[in-house]
Amino acid sequence: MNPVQFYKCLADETRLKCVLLIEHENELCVCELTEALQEIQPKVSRHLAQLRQCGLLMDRRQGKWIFYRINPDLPEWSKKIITETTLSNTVFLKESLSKLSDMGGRPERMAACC
Amino acid sequence: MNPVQFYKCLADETRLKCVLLIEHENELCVCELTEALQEIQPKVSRHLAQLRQCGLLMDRRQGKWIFYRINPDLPEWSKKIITETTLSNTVFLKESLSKLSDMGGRPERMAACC
DNA sequence: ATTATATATATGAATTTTCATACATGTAAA
DNA sequence: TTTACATGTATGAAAATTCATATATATAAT
Repeated sequence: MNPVQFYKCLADETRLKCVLLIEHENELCVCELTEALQEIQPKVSRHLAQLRQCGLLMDRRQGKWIFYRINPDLPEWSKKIITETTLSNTVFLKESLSKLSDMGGRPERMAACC
Repeated sequence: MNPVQFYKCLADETRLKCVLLIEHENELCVCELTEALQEIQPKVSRHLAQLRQCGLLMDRRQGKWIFYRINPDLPEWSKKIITETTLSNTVFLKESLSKLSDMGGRPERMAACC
């Protein structure tokens, strides 16, 4: 992962919030992110696709939902940066996290494996 | 420092190399960066101005040179990220560092203070 | 089982906005 | 006046946004 490409991924409010929210929550589906960010679905979906194509995120389908998580194969330095940024910018995520916890009808998670 | 703004600063090859080279060398002037990056002076200067305006870099004049360094007042998390990125991406800087050490007639530093 | 409908997500295409680059020129110091 | 650096302005390219629509799964009705 080229560092410029990595930082381009984080250099957009929607994308950065997606990544940090996913890091914070371990796994989120598109509709949860759409609600948390109060953005329209195609906008969120496009940014997620971009993050997946760059290798920053992975996705899995469960029923009608598609869950995104941080790609565990990312280089250590970039994983460290995502963690550090999440921990040090709680204010930046505050509103979205609150929208997320107020959200009704969230999909139930099944274990990703086993 | 808003994290989106911070990452926008790093999301360009010229700017990221400037920041990491300065981190690596502690302090560099515009002509040194111009030589290291093999870019034209106005291009480098523009990006440095942007990084200064965002608070990522500081500058000081010494004679006809202007030296840039990492702003010591940056939040800890962002300083940590700059350090981590520099240490983990030596290949990304290799060429520029070699151009820099091959450069003749580099300005002599005076102590920044005292 | 088939059909119809609803929900979740992705994507083609058009538009708008942002960003980087380059040239020319200006300022400041030696 | 030469060297080092900054900046106004134009321009092209990339990126973000949006609408409309497509796909895929689930659910309900017949």
